[in-house]
Amino acid sequence: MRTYTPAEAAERSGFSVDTLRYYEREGILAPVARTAGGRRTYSDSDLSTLDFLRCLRDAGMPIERLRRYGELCRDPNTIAERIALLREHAVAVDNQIDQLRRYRARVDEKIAWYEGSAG
Amino acid sequence: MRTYTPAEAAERSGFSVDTLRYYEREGILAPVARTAGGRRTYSDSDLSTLDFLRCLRDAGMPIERLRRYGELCRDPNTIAERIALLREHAVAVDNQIDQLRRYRARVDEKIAWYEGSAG
DNA sequence: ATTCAACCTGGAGCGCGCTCCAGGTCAAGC
DNA sequence: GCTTGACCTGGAGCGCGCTCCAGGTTGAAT
Repeated sequence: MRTYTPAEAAERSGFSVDTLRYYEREGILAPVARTAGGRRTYSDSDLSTLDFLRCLRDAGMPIERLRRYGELCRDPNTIAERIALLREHAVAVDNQIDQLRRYRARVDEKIAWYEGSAG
Repeated sequence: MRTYTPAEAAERSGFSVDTLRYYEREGILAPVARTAGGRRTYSDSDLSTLDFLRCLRDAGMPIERLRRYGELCRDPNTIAERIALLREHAVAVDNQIDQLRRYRARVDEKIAWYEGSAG
């Protein structure tokens, strides 16, 4: 149950300190606890949230959807909506994977063609 | 061996007319033939180039690499370099696919967890 | 007590990849 | 001949997702 400074949170989450502040400002991350002096103290729970947000982000979820997910996570009566949002994103990821495979195949064809015509 | 107006080229390639001009300005696409009056006339060859560029672009190749590929295509003695560039990109696409699969798995886990804890 | 790095805020700036605009030209149809 | 819409150029502007900055505060170490 220890806490983390912004620099530690940045290192562990892979987001920059600036991005952590930005996510909080944007309402993606819930307001983080503070010391008496006003410094942020990230909890283990904040870090695991950030870890999953990073996964969603890197999987191409736009900021706006990320914010929506963050909002839902602050209301305990939204499990169904969260599942729906994640399912939707899973479909988007599947489509992206399929697309990439097709592109990948075309690149291979092109390489083969170059090798045939000049190699 | 017919030619296409900018509007037709845009429709067939899926790029906007503005983007076609932009790609030409940026040296991604070789200078397109013109009518006496200065209007662009895209050839079938331009269109097939655009089609492949679209594939590369949608597969995440940044503009800078796209330009490099475009440049190489204007010099007939660069087949080996083109192959190298495409191979490199193929690896990048493979990595992206792997990453996406991992993210996809985590999203599934999260969904399962939500369903277990609330559904 | 002093230093100094890490932190704070609000707001401006940036890089990418287009996209749009002003002001003018060209050419098909009437 | 005139209209009209697609086209031309150079350059400004935009949306996203951060990233950086100025100017000030905090607090651990010396």
